[in-house]
Amino acid sequence: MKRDCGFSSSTPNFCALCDARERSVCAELTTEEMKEVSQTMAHLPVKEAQTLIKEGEGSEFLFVVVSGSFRMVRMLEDGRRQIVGFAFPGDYIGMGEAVENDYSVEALEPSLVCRFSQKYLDEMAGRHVGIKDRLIAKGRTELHKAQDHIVILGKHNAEERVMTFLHMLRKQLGGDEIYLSMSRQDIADYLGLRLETLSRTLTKLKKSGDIAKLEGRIVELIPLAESA
Amino acid sequence: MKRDCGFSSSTPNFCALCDARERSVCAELTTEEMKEVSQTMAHLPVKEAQTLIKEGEGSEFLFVVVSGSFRMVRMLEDGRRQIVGFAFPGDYIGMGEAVENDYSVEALEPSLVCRFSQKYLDEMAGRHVGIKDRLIAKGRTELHKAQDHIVILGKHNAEERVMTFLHMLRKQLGGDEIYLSMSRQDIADYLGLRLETLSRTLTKLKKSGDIAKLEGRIVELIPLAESA
DNA sequence: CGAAGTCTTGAATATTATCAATAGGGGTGG
DNA sequence: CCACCCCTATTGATAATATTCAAGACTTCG
Repeated sequence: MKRDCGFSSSTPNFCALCDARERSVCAELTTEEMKEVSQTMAHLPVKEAQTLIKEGEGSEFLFVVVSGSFRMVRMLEDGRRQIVGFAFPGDYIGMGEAVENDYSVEALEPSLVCRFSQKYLDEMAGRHVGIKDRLIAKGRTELHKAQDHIVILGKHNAEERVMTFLHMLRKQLGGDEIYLSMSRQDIADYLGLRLETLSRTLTKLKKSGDIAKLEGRIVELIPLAESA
Repeated sequence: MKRDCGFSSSTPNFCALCDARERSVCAELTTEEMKEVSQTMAHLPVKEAQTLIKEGEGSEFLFVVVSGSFRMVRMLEDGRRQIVGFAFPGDYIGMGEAVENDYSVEALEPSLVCRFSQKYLDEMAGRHVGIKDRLIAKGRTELHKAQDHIVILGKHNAEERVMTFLHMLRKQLGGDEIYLSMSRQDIADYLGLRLETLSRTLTKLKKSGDIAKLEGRIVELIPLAESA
């Protein structure tokens, strides 16, 4: 299955996509301010497997994912690969001006991002108080996600890691049926497991009924119990 | 061995301790501004095992570690404990005003912290531009540390995790001889290993010569090779 | 249809967790 | 000052789990 980025190249009221998610830098701006931002902002399609940001380089941009998904990859000295996170619509990508990225960011599928100039954002932050607060809040969110990841990796067995990962995806994406835009290898590198262990664990979870469906990259979880 | 917090209760020019570390919120303030901050700032001793911040509660304070060390503890639903990080002199502790902490912070030894009122800091940030930038930078540092932790946990065997952990401590504390202010259980909960596995791994590393010394909580690493 | 990549499965090995017992160290009270 | 206790850490033996190497199945795309 192939997915497109959900955007036909000349969508008129484009920022509606972002605003709907209400998490982006723009969310608190007035239409007047929005007009100002638009001048240095750009919407870009990103091809599958394309590298948006390279490990070790500085990035003069801050991105917001509009559609699609990304992996954050950190290469270890010995050649192994650790995925330090995934980014989904509404998430921020980018470290801050003049800061060297400690991971690469690569698209998992055809995606769409909103690009801001760090320099301009910084300059504009002087006039609009809320922007820095948003960046601080962004940092907190990222840190929180990283800590959830730490908790997953701290769990000692594969089943728990995989289930927690899937629950995380459900929470992030909404809905019990999940399309995995990342490969098994990506998931394994995220969970600190070998590819084969991950695969085996998924089949086991399917057989034991902990997962309702498992068809390639489509997974369906058991619905959460409603609390009255 | 017991350690004190390196501070006799009425030290005169107290902030020198902080400033020397040049990492705190104050570092960029003028003496004039510093005087202003001092009014809502307090230096506090923290007893060993004392909880500075409780998981699930909001904290109206931001802390900077002056001396000693802390563990950040996250309790899992099933009763297990994950340590999401350690804090050493110069590190920040606290999430931001009106934000629920997702971990508890407990002193590993008699320590000393510098306490700021979040509300006041926020209010003051309106007048002193640099403060918010510091908080953003702080967030980046924390995130970076969390990702280093993720990389450690992603490593598949115990020896690597332990060695990487020790190297991290060397980098943080400086010097090849390291005093471990945390218990074996703390380290195990940080590394996602069982207490016994950690203990065995340490002895193995000592025997194989990957560690120069191992006497209780004192560890000595092999010096790094000099590059000419 | 064939080829390349991705994913699953199998069997043997290695590593870690678990359960249990012992050893070491610090502090307290006789 | 020594004996004792409690807490922390080490060590041992076995079971559970993950890795490794190898082969085969499934997809997707040209």
